[in-house]
Amino acid sequence: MSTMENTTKANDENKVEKNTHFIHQIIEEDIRTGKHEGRVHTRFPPEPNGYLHIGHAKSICLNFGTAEKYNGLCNLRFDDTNPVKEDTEYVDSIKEDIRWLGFNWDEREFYASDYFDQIFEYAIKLIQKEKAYVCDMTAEEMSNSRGTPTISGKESPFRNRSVVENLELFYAMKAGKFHDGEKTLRAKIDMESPNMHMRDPVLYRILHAEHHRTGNKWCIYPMYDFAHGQSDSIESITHSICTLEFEVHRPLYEWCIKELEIYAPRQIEFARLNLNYTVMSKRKLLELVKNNFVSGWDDPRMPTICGLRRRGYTAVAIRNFAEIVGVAKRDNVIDVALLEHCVREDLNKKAIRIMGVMNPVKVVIDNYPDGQEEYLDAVNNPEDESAGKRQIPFSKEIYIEKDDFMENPPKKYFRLSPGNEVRLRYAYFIRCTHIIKNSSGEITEIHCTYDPASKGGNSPDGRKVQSTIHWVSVKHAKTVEVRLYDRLFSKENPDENEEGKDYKDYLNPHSLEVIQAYAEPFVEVADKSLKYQFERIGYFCFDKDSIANHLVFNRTVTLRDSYKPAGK
RNA sequence: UGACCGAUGGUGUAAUUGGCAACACAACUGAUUUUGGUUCAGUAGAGUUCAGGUUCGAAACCUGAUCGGUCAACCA
Repeated sequence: MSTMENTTKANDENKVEKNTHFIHQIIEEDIRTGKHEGRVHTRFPPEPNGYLHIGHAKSICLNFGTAEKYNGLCNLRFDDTNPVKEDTEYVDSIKEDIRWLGFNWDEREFYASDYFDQIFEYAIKLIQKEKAYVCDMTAEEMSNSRGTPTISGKESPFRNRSVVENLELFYAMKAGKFHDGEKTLRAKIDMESPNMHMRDPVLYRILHAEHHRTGNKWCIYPMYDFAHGQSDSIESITHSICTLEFEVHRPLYEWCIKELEIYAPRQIEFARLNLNYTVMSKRKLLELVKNNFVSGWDDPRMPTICGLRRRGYTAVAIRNFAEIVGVAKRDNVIDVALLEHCVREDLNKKAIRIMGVMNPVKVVIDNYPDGQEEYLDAVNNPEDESAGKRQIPFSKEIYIEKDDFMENPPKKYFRLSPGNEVRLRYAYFIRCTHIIKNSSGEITEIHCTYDPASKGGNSPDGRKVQSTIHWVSVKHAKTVEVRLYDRLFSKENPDENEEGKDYKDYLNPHSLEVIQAYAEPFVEVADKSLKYQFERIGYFCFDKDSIANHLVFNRTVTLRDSYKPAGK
């Protein structure tokens, strides 16, 4: 019976259980009713004007994941309709990040700019249908006449130009006869609409700017609202999934499709991801980079995908996180602890265990022969036998963590203290006999005796110790740089600021601590592309700054620590 | 005050679509453990924003209120 249960359990664990949320319910209903002949086709549409962050990861997982789940397709489409903000640098980084997350778009890489000719024709059609007109108002005039959410707007004096005149002017706009801002093409909808986006929105604006893909072919560019739905339509997208702020755009999205009489995809909105102790807006992230609060977009403290990657996060962890947080329409703030849980879960299975001392204090084993050294067996990963074993050098003098010794230990302190015996992992039992301090009272040496019979970590007499601590042989220790990262902000919601302050005032001054640590010699031959756990400390990865004689480790996340000093 | 959207333990997401609120994270016990890790077992914590209504029965449906979000770029 227990065998049955185990089998069932194991099978369940292997399945990455996909949550069925409201979007999938809509899709399943569409499949059931035969809409789009049961086809499912999504798209991920980033604007190439910045780096992707964990919030985009959620959207990527949703769009690509949905396509996978329903045997459909997902297009990668760059929403590049604003040349002054966009650049190929960003399209490259976006592609790298999506690929790293493990999604594939094969031949389905698109650009809204690919459709500029078609979208221009759409505009012509609207003009011919008397549903669009060229407007001469300045941005300011237009803003003034638009009204407010509670006060309806006023119609443009150019609203009733003839089709012929509109056509003529629009072609002139395209031909570069006007300066930036001089004219726009506007939809003729309803200046009294309670929805601001329906008050004759701008469809095309004049921008004498070089586009990263179309060069100088165009000097007029479609607005988001006149490009997005049409692009979806052209690509036969079935479900156009976007974030909540586009909810009020949906009537316009649908208006364009309807007036153009083209294939109609369905726009569905969901709540974007928010994480506590960080900021997510592109503007703020950019500001952090520009003002050197962080080292760059891939600073391991950044919530960017490249930052998380450099920090040591795995794609599996992020995808799993995206799955766990779910998809809904209510505003949310996810606890970073959940993200951290997801990496730990993955890294626990993958990370090679190594020994390293971050904050050393020397231990001298008085009864260990001078000059002797030996190599002890250690398992590389207790969670994965196939990871194999390695040997660690041991000698008379070792470093242990300062935290692992207390001269006057509180009640439940199990580690080394005067008279107490502990196990050195994979080595011996040692007992503290005395300590040596310097003139200022700091402990400089801890003296111990070891039990030669306890080699490997077990005493033949069966006696137990309450604690096992890690160590590094002084003689064999390799000095490495370790970057201890912590959350970027010390406030849960840096955006919610008190008077006269802004999010930057809540930057955590201790978000990065760089230390020199001692590690076992194995680090010098370790595969730099793998993940590691410094035993009892946390998960780490090699930073790209590592060079032959200067290894650099980034702390991805600490291990969970259930030790609570008495009184706390 | 206009339109649209939302409201379920500390956090996030569920609830066979009207049948006595579940899962995960976080917290806390205990067991196991050569990582105070892992694993395992368990505890606590919401009666579903509020008020009415429909119903044998409401987290779900209706009405109203309250609170929160989004929208007034020639950004996306």
